[in-house]
Amino acid sequence: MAATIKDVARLAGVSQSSVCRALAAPDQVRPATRERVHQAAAQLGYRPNRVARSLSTGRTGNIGLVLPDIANPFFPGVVKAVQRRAREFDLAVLLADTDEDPAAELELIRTMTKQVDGFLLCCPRASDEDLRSVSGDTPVVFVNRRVGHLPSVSFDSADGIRQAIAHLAALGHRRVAYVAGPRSSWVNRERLRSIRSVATAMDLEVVEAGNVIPTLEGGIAVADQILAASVTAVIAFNDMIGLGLLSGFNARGVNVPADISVVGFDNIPTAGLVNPPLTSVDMPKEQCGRSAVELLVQLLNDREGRASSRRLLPTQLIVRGSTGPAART
Amino acid sequence: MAATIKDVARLAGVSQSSVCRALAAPDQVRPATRERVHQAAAQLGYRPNRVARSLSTGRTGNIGLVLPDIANPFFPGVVKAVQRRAREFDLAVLLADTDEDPAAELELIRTMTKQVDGFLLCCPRASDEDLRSVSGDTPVVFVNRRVGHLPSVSFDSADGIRQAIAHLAALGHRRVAYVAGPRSSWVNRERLRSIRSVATAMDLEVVEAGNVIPTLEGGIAVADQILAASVTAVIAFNDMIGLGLLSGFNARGVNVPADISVVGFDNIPTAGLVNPPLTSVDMPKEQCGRSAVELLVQLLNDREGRASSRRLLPTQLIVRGSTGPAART
DNA sequence: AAACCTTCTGGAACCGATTCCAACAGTGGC
DNA sequence: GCCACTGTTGGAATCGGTTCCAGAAGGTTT
Repeated sequence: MAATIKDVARLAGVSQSSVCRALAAPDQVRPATRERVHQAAAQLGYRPNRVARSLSTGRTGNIGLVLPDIANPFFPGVVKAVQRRAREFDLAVLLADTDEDPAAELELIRTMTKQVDGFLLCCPRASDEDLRSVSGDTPVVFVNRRVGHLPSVSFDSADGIRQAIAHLAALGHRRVAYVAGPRSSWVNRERLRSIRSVATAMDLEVVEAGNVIPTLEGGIAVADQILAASVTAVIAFNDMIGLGLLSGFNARGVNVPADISVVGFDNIPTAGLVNPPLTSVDMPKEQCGRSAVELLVQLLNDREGRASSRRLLPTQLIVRGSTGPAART
Repeated sequence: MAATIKDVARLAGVSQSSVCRALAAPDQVRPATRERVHQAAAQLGYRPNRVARSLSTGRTGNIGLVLPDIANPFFPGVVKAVQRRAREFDLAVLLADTDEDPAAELELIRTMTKQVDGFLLCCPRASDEDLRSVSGDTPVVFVNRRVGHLPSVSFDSADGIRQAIAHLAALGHRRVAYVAGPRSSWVNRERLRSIRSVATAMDLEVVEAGNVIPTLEGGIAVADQILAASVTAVIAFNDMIGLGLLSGFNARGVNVPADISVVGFDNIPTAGLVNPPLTSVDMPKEQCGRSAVELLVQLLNDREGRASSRRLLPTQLIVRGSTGPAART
């Protein structure tokens, strides 16, 4: 059996309360006592029971990280950063993968609520109202999504789109396709809005291709439709779709970028490895994870201050081999 | 404030104990009482506090998943499966990423011990003794590693190597390089041992190239050394190194597979996307995650039975474009 | 020397569930 | 009509910490 606070108290010849104070609030206890307690604790290898502590303090020391699909290569970078930063605040990370199912998102959140001090929620599918209600119960930082003025960390994808379109325009492209992601995805709606307004502003014609599941297969499946649209470039909702397009084009003997240029979003690690390497809008994933934890910790320490706690991270177009001068039509 | 068991008891006009029983052991309570309790609970939206439950039962309902690097594309598939299967057993997953640091592995485990009922440990770097000691304290299933006869889920990489080498031999390769991974990695030692014995058995000459960090950069860096070794094929410790080799060869104008064949391990999603696609030994990652959870649950329910609880998962060579007939030398 | 203050300490309540034990009612057997 | 038994219930202890409160010990001020 592991040593409890009682064992330490007995060995040190003091009361439980003193042990507790010696460890938690060292300046409230006489140095001599403190020393005895520390020695006893060390001797027994005492580690406070976090569960018991949680029960009395109401704090669990856990944060919940909810995301739609850890197998999506966008997330591991975020998760890693969250994990590392959380550890620095002595917080453990409870992971929940919702399999892109909005009902599962809510259910998992409800289940975990009592076990965590706060949430980092990356729930692209859940409705705003549902998310608001969660945020009312528990401290929440939204990741890669904005919900009203609630705390969030998101990416400036409008600017990323601006960079991408400016890049294509500079290469002489006048008519561009956009492959939309899942209709229910917040990011998809956001990107769609941006792309329309930027395209108008830059006087570029945009053809929207149907909503596609954001996987390789989705990209492959939509390749024909893009080719039929007689565009010289295509912007994909994310890199997985972009890679699928590359693969689909390749299978049909269409040359990238000579015949058509491709731009993706997220800049996942694989983007730079394929041939031609995929031009993509980079999202600073590590910074996202770090910032999200920091915001949440701030929220945990101070229940107010929510107003100002939104962070918009910069995006950056990474130009690679999949984009080139517009093909003559 | 959230409703507690007392609130439910008051509303239903029964004692706490009855509420508890009505919810946990319905057959020990009269149907009428049970009904009243259920109604009261529903009316208040009562959810038992898991922390409090943990304190009295000694069970947390959490399992700890420790792994070296979630950004390694091998892991997301495993994590996802773990997560899903754990949820089916009503277990939450605490994730810890150790950043490939053996000291961190141990420290994180110690920290989490009180918060979890058991561990899934993917600790390639920690020593056998340390892991044994952890296993003495808490139920543990080792993932992608075997430690004595302790419960584990691992891959039959010896057979994978056999398949890879047979494939190369059939293509006429006689002299093959092996790029080793981190010296301290258990999997690396395992693969090295297998490759030596298989090579001897099949009368193939194997040149071992230095230990390399298992990343793209590691693979790129070792490309020159491989070219200097005058081999017709190279087997990489894992796909990241394999992809690095492809990239390095490509940069030097070496043609794959005409000039040299490349085989990787893990069959990460990217392997099939590059050009040429990478031949790789597939590890069934989802099955690994599922089996690991099942083994752990079994272990939690029955403290004995450890002896027989080791699972060896089959591997399978996926032949793609990066391997071809041996170049004439 | 008395009054007062500060610093330190121990006892006990508390967090919210689970579970052991005793008490009780109702049933059936004799 | 009494006893034993089963089925149901409430009271209270328990898990292992944290924290409030009261009191002891020691020092300072008048």
